[in-house]
Amino acid sequence: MTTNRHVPASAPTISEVAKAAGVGRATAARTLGGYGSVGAETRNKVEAAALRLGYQTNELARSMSTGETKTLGVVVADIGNPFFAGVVRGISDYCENRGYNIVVLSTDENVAKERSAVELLRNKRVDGLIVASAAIKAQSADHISAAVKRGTPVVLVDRAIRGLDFDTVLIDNRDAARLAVAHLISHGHRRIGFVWGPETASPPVSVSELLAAAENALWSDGERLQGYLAALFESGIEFDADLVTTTPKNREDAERGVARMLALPCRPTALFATEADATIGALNAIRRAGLGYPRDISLIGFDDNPWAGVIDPPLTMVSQPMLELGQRAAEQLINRIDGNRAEHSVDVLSTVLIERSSVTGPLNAGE
Amino acid sequence: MTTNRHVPASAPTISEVAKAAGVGRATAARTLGGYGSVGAETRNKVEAAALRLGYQTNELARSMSTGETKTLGVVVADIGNPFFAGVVRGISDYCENRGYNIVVLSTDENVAKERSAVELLRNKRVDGLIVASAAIKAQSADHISAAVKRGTPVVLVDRAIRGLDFDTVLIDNRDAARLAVAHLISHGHRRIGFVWGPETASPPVSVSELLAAAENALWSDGERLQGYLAALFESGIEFDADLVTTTPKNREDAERGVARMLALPCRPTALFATEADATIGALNAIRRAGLGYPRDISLIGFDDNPWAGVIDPPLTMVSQPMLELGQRAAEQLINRIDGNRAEHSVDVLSTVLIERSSVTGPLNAGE
DNA sequence: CTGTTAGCGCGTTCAC
DNA sequence: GTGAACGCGCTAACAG
Repeated sequence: MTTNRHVPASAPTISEVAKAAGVGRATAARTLGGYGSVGAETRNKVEAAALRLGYQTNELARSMSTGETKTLGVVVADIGNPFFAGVVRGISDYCENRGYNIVVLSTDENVAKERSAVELLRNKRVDGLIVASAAIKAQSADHISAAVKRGTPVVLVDRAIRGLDFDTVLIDNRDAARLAVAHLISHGHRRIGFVWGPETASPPVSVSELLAAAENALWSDGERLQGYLAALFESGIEFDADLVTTTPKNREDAERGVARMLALPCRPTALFATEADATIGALNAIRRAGLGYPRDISLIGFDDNPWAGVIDPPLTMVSQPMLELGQRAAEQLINRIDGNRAEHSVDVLSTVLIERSSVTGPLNAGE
Repeated sequence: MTTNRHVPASAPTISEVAKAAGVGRATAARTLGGYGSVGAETRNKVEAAALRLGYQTNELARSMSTGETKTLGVVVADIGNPFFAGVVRGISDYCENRGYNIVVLSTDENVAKERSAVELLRNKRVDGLIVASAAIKAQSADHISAAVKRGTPVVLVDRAIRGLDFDTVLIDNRDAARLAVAHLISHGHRRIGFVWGPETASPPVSVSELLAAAENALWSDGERLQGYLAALFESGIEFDADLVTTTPKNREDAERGVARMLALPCRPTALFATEADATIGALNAIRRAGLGYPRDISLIGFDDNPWAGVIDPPLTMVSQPMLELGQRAAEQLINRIDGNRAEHSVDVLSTVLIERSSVTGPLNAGE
């Protein structure tokens, strides 16, 4: 009497099912795998045996011989961040319909981590990659080009990489910013602060210097800054270097940057924050300065969410289609995997400016 | 001259490396796989060849023969939800340190989807499963017990399953609720509304009826309700069925439920919302009723987040350790996979009541 | 220390 | 319509 207690009976293989059904393994494989043709009677025998033994196909072995894993690799900065979580949800939903799964890795905006994430995923033989890259320029993105060159399709999401032409799904960063700032200008504002400017050692003094710095920022950040400058330019408003933060990208530093602006002899009458944390930082700074919005200062934030609507007064926000961003990226990638190749495509989704109550004219503003 | 343009050279195998290095495949495998022992000179030859050919180990094949995928399956209600996104981030971080990866699936609180997710993951031969189950009781969780029975370790996160003893990582739901409500009571409140009560056809009229309904709710929801009732009981406050919502679990219905309470002849002087969406719904209802907090009604919400601190007045909230929840779950699971088995353990993490400014005495309240 | 050989479980020719 | 045999790339046990 063998006492193999706690030794879980390893899952039945297809050969075991074949034996139990009294047929050859190939026949069993055909009926269970749903390919080739099998006699009705044989099919029944096999299916009965499979059911009885509780057969489940081993996807690993299947992938081994078919060469496809039905799995996509997803590389983002931080899966805990609501924005990326939304994008991933979009990817995940679309994948479900097409029979794919995803394995997600976070990089914390660290290119080295991104590089090893991509490598790992390729070694796992994912069928394709969706990455929101931290790479600023082509030369730091060799891991991406290597992947596509060696046959792993890649689509970039949320951020393009300067100097690289790949399938990409983006939002209209520049226009979103331009429109938001134009909205402020249309309300009469001319001194408009920009929160989440490029992080620089010494504060940039000229527009060209600022644009150069933007070139070394993440794609989305750079684009939004350009949109801000474009809006000013279009209205003939002179750029003031004091009205752009150059602090590190986190809530506390954003708050510090805004606090500095608010302490200016001639402070801004409106603020445009280009990230969720920038928005919260700005809100904190406004309160700490003893000011109120929109009374003392108007405010537009980025990344709309339910809280922006319940806060008092409700915030005017730029809303990004996170789910759709992910969905489209997955769609584009899977189509390419399926061989429906097309020229490399860039998909640009629109944001929406949700007007609530944080913007008024500058009339009441201090000074 | 063969024109195999665009046919990406398939990744070099270990045999090719072996041949290129002039050694047997096993030797190459040993040096590249980092096991067994190899002569210094041979090792160099192999490594050089591997580097030259750009060899990368095929994890699929490796998993095939080792029987482990170094991959964990994660099943949650919605990866797009900030709470689960945080938990997943915690899992992901811990996994990275132990050399594991995760594939994440969302179920939308649908047990059928959960069942097939678990099945799929097992077919992919994940080494273990972390699941925030939608199953209320043991009988609807056979997919979980089947998994552990057949040798796939499982740890439950955020929710236990009634009648099932598995490794679990939870927060102190009942205490969190009890303390929050006690906090309200200590400020003098006696009519305290509970938002996110069990969804029932006909409103429950007695405590026992309510408790019965709680038994058919998600673990966390049921526990929080029990904590609420316990706090009332401890202070000798009589339960009023009118003060518990029985609406479906979403923001709009929560708002509707609160609106009903606020329209009561003798409305509550305080509210306890046990979910992020419940909190937002409550906030909306309060505003729509033309009331203000904490002046007209005190409020404690659940799932602290940055916005709760910038909203005006800042909200007193229960804060959950999302990252740690995920971390501990991953730790427990990987330890079990590594064979450091122990008796089934239940890990309960503490929440924190973050006091801000949404709670005062009921003195000013209507009535 | 090294090379040979046998699987892992499944898909896929190829004869029967 | 059916079954035998081979290959995917790697690890592992066994000789040498």
